[in-house]
Amino acid sequence: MPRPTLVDVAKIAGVSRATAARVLAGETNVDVTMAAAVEQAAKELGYEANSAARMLRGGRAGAIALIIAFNELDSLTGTFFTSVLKGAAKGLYAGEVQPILVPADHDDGDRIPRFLRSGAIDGAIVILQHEITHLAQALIDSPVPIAWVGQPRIALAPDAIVIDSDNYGGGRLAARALADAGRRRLGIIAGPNDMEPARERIRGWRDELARLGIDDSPIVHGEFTLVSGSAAMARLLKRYPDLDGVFASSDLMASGAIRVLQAAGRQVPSDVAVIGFDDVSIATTMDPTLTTVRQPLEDMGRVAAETLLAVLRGRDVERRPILSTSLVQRESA
Amino acid sequence: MPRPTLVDVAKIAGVSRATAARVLAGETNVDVTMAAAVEQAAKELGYEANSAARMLRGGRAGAIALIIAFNELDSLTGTFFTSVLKGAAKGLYAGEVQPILVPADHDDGDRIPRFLRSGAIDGAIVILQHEITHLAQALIDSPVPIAWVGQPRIALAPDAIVIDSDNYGGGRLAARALADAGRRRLGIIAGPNDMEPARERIRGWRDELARLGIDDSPIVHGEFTLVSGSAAMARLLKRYPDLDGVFASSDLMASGAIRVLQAAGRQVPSDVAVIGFDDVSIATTMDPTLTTVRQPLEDMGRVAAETLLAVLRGRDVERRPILSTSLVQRESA
DNA sequence: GTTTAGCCAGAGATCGTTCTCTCAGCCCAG
DNA sequence: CTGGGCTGAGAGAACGATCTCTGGCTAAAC
Repeated sequence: MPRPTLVDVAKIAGVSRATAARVLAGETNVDVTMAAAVEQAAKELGYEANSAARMLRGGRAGAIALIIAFNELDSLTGTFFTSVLKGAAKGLYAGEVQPILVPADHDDGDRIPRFLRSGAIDGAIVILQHEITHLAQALIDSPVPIAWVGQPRIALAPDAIVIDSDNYGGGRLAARALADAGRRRLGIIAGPNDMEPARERIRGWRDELARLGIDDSPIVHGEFTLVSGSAAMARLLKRYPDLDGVFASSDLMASGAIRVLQAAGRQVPSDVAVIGFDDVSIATTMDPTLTTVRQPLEDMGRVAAETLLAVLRGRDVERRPILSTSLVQRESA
Repeated sequence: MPRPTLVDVAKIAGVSRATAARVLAGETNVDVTMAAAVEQAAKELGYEANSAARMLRGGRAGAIALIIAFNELDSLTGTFFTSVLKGAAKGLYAGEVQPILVPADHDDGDRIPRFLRSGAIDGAIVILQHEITHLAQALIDSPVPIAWVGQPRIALAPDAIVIDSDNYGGGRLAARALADAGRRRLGIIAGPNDMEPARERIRGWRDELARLGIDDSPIVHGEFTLVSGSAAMARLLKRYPDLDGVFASSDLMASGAIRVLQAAGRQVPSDVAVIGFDDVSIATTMDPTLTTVRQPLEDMGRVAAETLLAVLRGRDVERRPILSTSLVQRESA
């Protein structure tokens, strides 16, 4: 039983395929009797327009690629990816566009550009955190528009679509929160220095501390992972055993840091207060639960989808939205 | 600048489009000079076959839907989904098929069936854990083949594709492991009784206990979530304060259970040994780390993809593969 | 009553690829 | 030298929806 086509519907309804198409496209200037007959026939056959034919004729694919590092997908870090992924997929779904998953962490460097040229998609959303520079490079001269979630390291065209959260403001929030809790001997476990968001968090942190009259505070670097957070905390503690507040610029690093603090006999938050960054699910499941700077990850995904769709539909929108971060108060600070 | 078509390539190469098509399809019976000219022209133009036209002509979409409950995606439980998702997406990618994400937890009940009828996909992989029965019902008379990851509650056709892990064997593994550790006063925190995998785990657990000469052991039920695990553990502990081993049939419930045990002053594993089920990432990040029965989640996704593709390509394969579970020894038992 | 305007249905063309059919040319054999 | 077989290139059709254009019919106006 082959899939019913528009011609089948038209035949049963006793009209031409043009008329059937008009009815199904919702056009009003069609005789009501005919329209009813078409509707009836379509329902009866379970007719659904063939998407390939529509695509070919219409020039639009009705699909958007979600380019994401699969290997990050199910790690705990992955809560970052899954949140953004979820937001983006929901946003696309709401826009009646199909999200197509494309793995970014694969050898075959030419496959993604080829896919972009195949006309199978109208645009792409790139969720690269630990980014793969050569891929970003391969994507900048894409034939279809791309929305970046998070700043890639490479330079983008001025009209590029970039969705980011307010990392600078988040750094300031963390500093203020610790200061408000009466902490003065503060340290930061920052991310890698070659990542823009990591640098912005440091900058916000320092600016706010300066404003508060705290002029120097130690800085150590981690890699946004749990173990790197533990290692960084150990270094920090060795150099500044008397600190009473730590800002770890990811929840995962905060989790690693807290374990080291507890193992060293420090109570969290009474001896040392800890603030994380991200607000992924581990923040609520650890003990103590983590006070953290929330990035609206799902919103970032959703905004990426909405912005990209708006651009595709020719609407004039803000191409570099920055979503605000906020402090989520829990037990650790 | 419109996308280059086959005609453009043919024109530059000085051949007909049929010849160009033959070359690009890798057919050998083409004059080598012409073939070289075509290759050259295609490369020069950055030509990539239009997927819509190919789809329309070929009848195949080259895409598979991944139907998944988005709302589960970024919860901790979600590590189940993301692992399967990752495996499935990788498997499809390897098969040169595009994975299209389709949210299962949406109101519009007719949208997914309509999508399946649109010809945009050749098949679907359904990852429903906390399942949405009406959706499963809507999917059973799908025009395209469907691979189910995990047994749905509804009855499926005998030739349905179902990928599952050995829940029965896993239950037995848990029982044996606790018994081997010298535990005899055992209890189980099972899943909901109306879920097939949950029942199978109980059956395996009981059979193995019987074989070991342990004839009755208490059973309580949870909902596979952390909080339900805590609540179930509290009930279990109240009724059987002297137990020394617990099998929680999900890692999340095990995590909740361990917290309750610790709060009640029981050391894990010295006073009470705990075994989980799944081996998702929380198992390695909790303290103590969790001994658990591993489900090969990523493999299940991959096998789902491979089986579905094999069926689509007309190959004769096992349609109900059962992947074996294994014990992962860590600290909690 | 006739002419014109307007509305609406249907025929045709189009999107780009792939498959089939036809035909031209060449080689070998009779 | 001619006919048959084979190789390989090109023309045409098909996939199915949608858009344009044309033509017929009706209604209204003069």
